Amino acid sequence: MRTLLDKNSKAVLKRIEAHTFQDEDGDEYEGSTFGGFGDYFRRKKIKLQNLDAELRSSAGDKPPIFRGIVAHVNGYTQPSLNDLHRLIVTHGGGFMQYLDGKTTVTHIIAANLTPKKAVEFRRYRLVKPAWIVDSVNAGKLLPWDEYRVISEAPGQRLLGFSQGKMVSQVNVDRSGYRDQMETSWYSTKVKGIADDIDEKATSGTADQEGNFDGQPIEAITEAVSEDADGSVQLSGSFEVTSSLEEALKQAARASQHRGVNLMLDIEDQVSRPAASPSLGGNECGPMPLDGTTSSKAGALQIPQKHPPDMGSPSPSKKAKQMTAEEHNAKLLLDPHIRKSSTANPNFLQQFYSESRLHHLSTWKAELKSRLQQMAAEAAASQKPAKRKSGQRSYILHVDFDCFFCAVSLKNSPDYIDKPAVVAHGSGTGSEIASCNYPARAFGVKNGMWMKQALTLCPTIKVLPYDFPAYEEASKSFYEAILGLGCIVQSVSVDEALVDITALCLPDRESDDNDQGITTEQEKANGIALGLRRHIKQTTGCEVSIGIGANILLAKVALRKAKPAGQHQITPENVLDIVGELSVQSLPGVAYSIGSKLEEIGVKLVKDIRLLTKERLTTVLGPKTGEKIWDYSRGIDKSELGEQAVRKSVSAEVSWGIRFISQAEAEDFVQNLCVELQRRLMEQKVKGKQLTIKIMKKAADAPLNPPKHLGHGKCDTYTKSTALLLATNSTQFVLPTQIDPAVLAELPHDIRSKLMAQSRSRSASRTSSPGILSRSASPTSISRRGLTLQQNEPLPLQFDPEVFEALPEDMKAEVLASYSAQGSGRQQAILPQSPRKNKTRPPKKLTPTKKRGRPVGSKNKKEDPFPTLTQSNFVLGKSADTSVDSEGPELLDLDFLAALPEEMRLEILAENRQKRLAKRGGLAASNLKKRRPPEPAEPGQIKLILPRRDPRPTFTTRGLWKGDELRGTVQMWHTEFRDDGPLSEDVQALERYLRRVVTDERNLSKARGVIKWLTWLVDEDESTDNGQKVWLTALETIKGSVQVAVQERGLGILDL
DNA sequence: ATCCTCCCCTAC
DNA sequence: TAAGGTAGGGGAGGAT
Ligand SMILES: Nc1ccn([C@H]2C[C@H](O)[C@@H](COP(=O)(O)OP(=O)(O)OP(=O)(O)O)O2)c(=O)n1
Ligand SMILES: [Mg+2]
Repeated sequence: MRTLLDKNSKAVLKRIEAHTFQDEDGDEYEGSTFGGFGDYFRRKKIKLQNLDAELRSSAGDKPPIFRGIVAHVNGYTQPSLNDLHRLIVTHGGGFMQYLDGKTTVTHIIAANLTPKKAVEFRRYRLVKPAWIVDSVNAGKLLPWDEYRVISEAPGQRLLGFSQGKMVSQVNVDRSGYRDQMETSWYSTKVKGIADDIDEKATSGTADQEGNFDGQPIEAITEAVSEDADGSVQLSGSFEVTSSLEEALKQAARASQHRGVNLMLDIEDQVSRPAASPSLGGNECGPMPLDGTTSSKAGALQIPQKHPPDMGSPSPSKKAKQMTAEEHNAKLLLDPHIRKSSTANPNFLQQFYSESRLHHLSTWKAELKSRLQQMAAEAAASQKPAKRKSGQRSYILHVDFDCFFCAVSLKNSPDYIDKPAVVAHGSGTGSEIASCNYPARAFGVKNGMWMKQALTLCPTIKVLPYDFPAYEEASKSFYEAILGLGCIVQSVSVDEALVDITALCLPDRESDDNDQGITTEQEKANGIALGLRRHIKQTTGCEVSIGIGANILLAKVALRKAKPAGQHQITPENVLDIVGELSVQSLPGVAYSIGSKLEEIGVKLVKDIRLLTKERLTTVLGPKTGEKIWDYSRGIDKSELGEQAVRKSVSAEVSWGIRFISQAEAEDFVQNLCVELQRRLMEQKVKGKQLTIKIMKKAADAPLNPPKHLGHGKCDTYTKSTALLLATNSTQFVLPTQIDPAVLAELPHDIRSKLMAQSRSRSASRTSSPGILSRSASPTSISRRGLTLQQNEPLPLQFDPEVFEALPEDMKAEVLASYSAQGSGRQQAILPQSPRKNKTRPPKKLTPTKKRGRPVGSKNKKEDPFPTLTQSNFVLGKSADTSVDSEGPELLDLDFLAALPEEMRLEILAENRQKRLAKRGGLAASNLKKRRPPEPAEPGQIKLILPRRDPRPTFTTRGLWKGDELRGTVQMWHTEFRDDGPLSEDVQALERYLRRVVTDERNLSKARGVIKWLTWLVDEDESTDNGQKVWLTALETIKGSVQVAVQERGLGILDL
């Protein structure tokens, strides 16, 4: 999941569906082959030529037989994707590389389809590649019907499971590395400084050079697939965005999920230190940022052994093939596996404590944050910026040689001269984080899987990780570098860029220009040598340094400097040195871009110089093309220094995901949400957009992936929603804690989901201290929470404007959900969710725990997903809300919508069951409200239903397109139906409507909103108390609007 | 043109 | 056994 911090944009949600898949086959890792196939790779190539217009124009005389047709190719085909693309485009057709759900694709070309795909594509005309070829040969468009792809019955899906929950025991052993690092330098430092303000950002980096098996890294996907026997399998991981809960649930359902990722875009509010202009201060004020948070969960597969819950359709059977649940269940019989997978309640924490990539990302973010803060402080005190014009620059790129390996070797000096690698294990799927030079001599590389490394070098020595030691070495490294007093940019824990230009200036004017330059270069070399010696002395490890006039050249020089050396690229050598490099050795150029260049005849960097910049931009895009053109000439326009504020915060896990029950999946998601929330709070940012990604085992992927507890080949689904904002920050506090404002939203969503699911689950813990709890066991949601914290609430406000900004579809969807709710069909809902909990670390907080519910609880709801209905992909959109409070719920809908149909159905079915069981029936619902109970959990709420009902809709009148606005208002009302609205929310609406009247000058809209709310309040007969407060609020609002209308000299509005 | 969303891609 | 995270640049293509 990832959250983006948005700036102010409007939030929009959009949908989703996107599924791409990646394949991982094998253990090959670097496999040269990327499987060679993969849709993904094939498409990549096409992109190369991507210029449909160009192709078309060069096609000249070819008959436009495909005019009006827009095709998309799925799977491997003969002719290839590339060739089909060319044939179609040159003959007048349109081509879509990806199905985005909104573009109109008239035909999908595929040689065959998996049942799952058949379902996905059921709404399209599915044709075989021969249709294209034959039509071209015939010179005319042949009837597609004769080339129809017969799909195997898609049909059935089975559902999965029940919610049997397996309870696992926890053994918490927290011997996590992070726990030991409480006093880490970074942490301490950060704390000390700006006190809390800071923002720490985390960013991660991991190099996977390898990609998993050669595949692109994203392995996380989730997809739903059906087994041949009709059972649905979900595997992969999934991400959830907005409606986390739903997502979670879904995820859980899918026993085949292998990864979950939640991302939240942060809103702008974070407090930022001084760095940027904006809010200065150190406080924690809110800043804008956006971040994203995400979490991923892995998938699991297990077949289910028994039928799931009651009732429902019986599960299945199917003998021969095990369902993913069954498979997972069997796999988890092994206590060791159980301990390292999602079956372990302490999994998240354990995983993160051992994940090198996570540490790398975290360290980088912390460094970035610190350096930014330092830069800001420096800027405040001194401002000079003297930049002499003709001065050459001297940039150092300092980097430890085989960092992890060198540090770990300090504990095993006997292997210094022998091939050694750092990895968690010696099994075939263990990844090599770092290898020493003796190992590299055999061809072993960082990121490679053990299986391949062992074939290259059977005698390799596997060393354990020593994260605290890496952090220590990094600390000494940065202290040495910062000691130079120059601008420093961190690249990683073991790598930094330093602009030593100022230190290279001649002591005084030199008469002889050439001599002066020589002196500068020598000074640079001297500085580098001193730095290397110093670092070697304090850390015991070697660093190499590249020196160049810009970042690109410093990096290129670094390569020549390694190991244990230094190298300076002087102006006269630039072209020769750079020219002989392979294009892939340029920063930012790897498999994809490298392949595109290779297709146009470029192997070496100097070959690039033979191409025009236009040619490059055509093939690679405007930015990339120009950058590569510059690079080939040793030019790099990027400046060292500027540190950007983080834009997103995310959390994801795509390893160890093996769910065997819905409960486990839900727990996992909840934990991931909590983790994300914790990170947001830590950063003091809020998210504006939440993205969830789920990875599901690909239909054709084996139950057992090549890597131990890995995700294997997956399909991924992502969904994102714009969050609204918050409310202000004060607001109600929910019972427990609150979140600071910022996070409120995000967390909120997350919480909601969490809540929904969780209910009370155990609470095992949370991970970090700050976290919190899930307290929420209850589910209630609270939206915003707020505040507690500091006081400062972050200002969030919700902006009604955001709403408006939403896409129509989102709005409509939101409304629909509301309507559904109201109408009664649905079920609805839910619940309350939860709240927020949160707390901040420092203080208070605690998690809440339950109870309290306070008043505030909100509920979430669920959503009906109107869309669910049938298949399709969905397009869900999201809704937003203005008010915020409701926001979360909407999200859920979206989330569901984004999921594969099968998943959705499955989820819905499951929810239905649960609900029945718990409450007696959802069916009961009905009517308006329902409240959720608090104590209970909310269950989800999903409703099945669809339809939007007819409620009075303003929209029909076309007065405002603000469906979303209505949805928001409805949500707001629903949330506070029984307790009455909070005054701040009422005031917010008043302010908004006033603006609508005075600034936007849209009286119809203002009137529409009021009428809608009036209708909602009048309609609600279930609560006396709340209704009174609502009626009072209505009058207040009307009064405000009338005042505004009068100010415009328009008299009195008929309300 | 310009903006926006939804990815892809890259790096460590 | 193994711990496949994460943030930011940017391209494609649709909306405006
Ligand atoms: N796929 C990767 C790449 C890197 N790293 C970690 C381990 C490395 O030690 C550290 C630094 O990465 P470098 O690319 O700098 O590689 P090394 O420092 O190991 O080697 P060198 O810099 O000498 O090439 O990041 C990792 O875990 N997985
Ligand atoms: Mg290094």
